[in-house]
Amino acid sequence: MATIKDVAQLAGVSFATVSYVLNDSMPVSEATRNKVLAAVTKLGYQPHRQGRNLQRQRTLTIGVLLPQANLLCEVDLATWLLEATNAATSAGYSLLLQPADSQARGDLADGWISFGTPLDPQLPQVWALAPPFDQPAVLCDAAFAAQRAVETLTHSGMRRIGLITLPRSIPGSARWYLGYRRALRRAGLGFDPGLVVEPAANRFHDGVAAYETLAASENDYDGLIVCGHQLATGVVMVDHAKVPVIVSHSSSQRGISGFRWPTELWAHTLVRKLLQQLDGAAIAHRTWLNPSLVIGSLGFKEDLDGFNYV
Amino acid sequence: MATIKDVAQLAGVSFATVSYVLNDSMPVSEATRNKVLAAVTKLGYQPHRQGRNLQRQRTLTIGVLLPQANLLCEVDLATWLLEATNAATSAGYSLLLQPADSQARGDLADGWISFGTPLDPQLPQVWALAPPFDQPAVLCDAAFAAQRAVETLTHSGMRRIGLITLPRSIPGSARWYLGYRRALRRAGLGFDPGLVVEPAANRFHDGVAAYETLAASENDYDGLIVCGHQLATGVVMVDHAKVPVIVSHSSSQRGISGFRWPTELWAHTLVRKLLQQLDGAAIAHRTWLNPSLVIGSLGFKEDLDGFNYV
DNA sequence: CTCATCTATTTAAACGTTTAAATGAAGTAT
DNA sequence: ATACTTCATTTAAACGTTTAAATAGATGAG
Repeated sequence: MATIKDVAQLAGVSFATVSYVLNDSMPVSEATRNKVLAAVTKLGYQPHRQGRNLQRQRTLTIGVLLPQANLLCEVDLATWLLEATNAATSAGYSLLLQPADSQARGDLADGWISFGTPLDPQLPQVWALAPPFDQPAVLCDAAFAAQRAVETLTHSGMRRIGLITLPRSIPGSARWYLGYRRALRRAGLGFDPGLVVEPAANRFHDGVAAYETLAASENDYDGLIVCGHQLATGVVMVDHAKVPVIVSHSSSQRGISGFRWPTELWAHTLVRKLLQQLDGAAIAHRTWLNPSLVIGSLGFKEDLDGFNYV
Repeated sequence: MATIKDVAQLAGVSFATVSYVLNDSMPVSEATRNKVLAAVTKLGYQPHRQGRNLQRQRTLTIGVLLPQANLLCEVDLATWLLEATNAATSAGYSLLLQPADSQARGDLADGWISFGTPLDPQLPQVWALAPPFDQPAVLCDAAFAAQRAVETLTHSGMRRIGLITLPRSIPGSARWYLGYRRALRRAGLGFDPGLVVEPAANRFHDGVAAYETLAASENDYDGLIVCGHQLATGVVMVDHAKVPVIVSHSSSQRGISGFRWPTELWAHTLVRKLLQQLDGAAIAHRTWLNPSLVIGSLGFKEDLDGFNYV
């Protein structure tokens, strides 16, 4: 691998000059600049990160804290990571994965991000890994989704809207509930606790059970909202299609409305904001991103292409 | 952050001695060793990676090449990454994410890994990102899964086993087919092309369509194998439970047999092998890991805990 | 023609480590 | 006692950069 000295030698200048050209941190005559650039391209020189970092005290790396249990309910972590990687790479950075429960040196990366819903004050401390770092919070708003779902149903004349929530042990579950309550209030509808079912866990059969509980109760409902991918799958499989159903994720169920979560936008925004922050810019403490409702779609990716993120 | 010089000063020795203690690369008297270690713990010193790497030419980093499209069909990429991170961290390494189509300096990491099925020679070049590096190949064997599924059915007396494959555009699909054919041959059963359906794509409704195609044909089958999570979900939803069904992933369907893929083992093995290779050990070029069949399980994680990886 | 000013370039120190080579202090053989 | 080992420790160079400070060369004013 070519070093800066190789370039300097080939160009017939000192290696400091090469550095000045590459970072244009000092004025350099046009002639030498050209010589240097020629040498750089000829040798295919790329600066050595470790060396540069040592002096600059910048690692050109963004750390990602990975919790052992995936606390993300709304988006696919793999896609999130891929998009974050893309965003970082196009800014010349790399992503470094680190278990959230490990204690690595903080200066292993220039900045750290994690994801997930910050704690709702009402909830017990589940997100035990409360970021000790000052990461720019970019969040996808489940409350918005819930609200939008309720609005959609009420606009179609529904008045008694059931909710199968996420179990409260899951961070972010409260936001679903919050949005639901808020939307009801705004629509001037009363809140009936009998219409809300909280499953034991976020699994397929819990969704089935929750649905059956709701159906067996004397509470009649004319619309239903289901939170959580697993739960929704269960519900949809036993659903009798009596009332409109809106699930948290438009995935692979026919004719069911669901949300598309702006994973790419989320990851890109978070990375971009962090980089801005590293450059010393004061950034908004929180940015909310909203999912978009895909009405009665078949739910396949192709069907959603036309939709814009909010 | 404390540097090695701080430690040396506190311990009253030269910083070379500190280095020798920490790496025990030179004999050090018990007395000084203790002084140094005391200073280390007192200051909470951790060696600075960048500095160390510069000299050692080791980054203590493992690069992960991330393809833009997730080519993994059998395991969850997020879990894979998490486990790889854990494995790397416990060996003192970190994981660095890099888009497979980017051209970063190779020495950004000590070694590179990627995942996915290597090309079956029969297949067109879909895994366009053929690893240019000499990564230790650790692979989960879909052929084994297919074979095992057929064996399980034949042992129960089935003779005409249907197969809903993955579309051939998906890398690894060929291995399913391969295992199916091999097992039939070994069981002394003939191959009936009419029993094999290749869906157009790997989506929910393609599974439904494939199932209906098979059911509508005059080919009667007494057992069915379905490859792919999405496809299987579709099939299971419309299945009439006439014959035993084995799907590629035991996920969230009641009473259906499926496979558990050794994601953690895979990631750990791959990382470990890479590290061994970095240490100069000659390692097996390929290691196959086998998924384990979970018979008629409810498919929830709890049900699988008793199972051992093969 | 000399001195000061400005600009382009080089020299050298620094970043935090590792490690080869040099040093020093013992101990053992002559 | 002197020289040769052996062992523990220190000195200093090296890794690939950036950057402050020094230098050289040209330009302009007096």
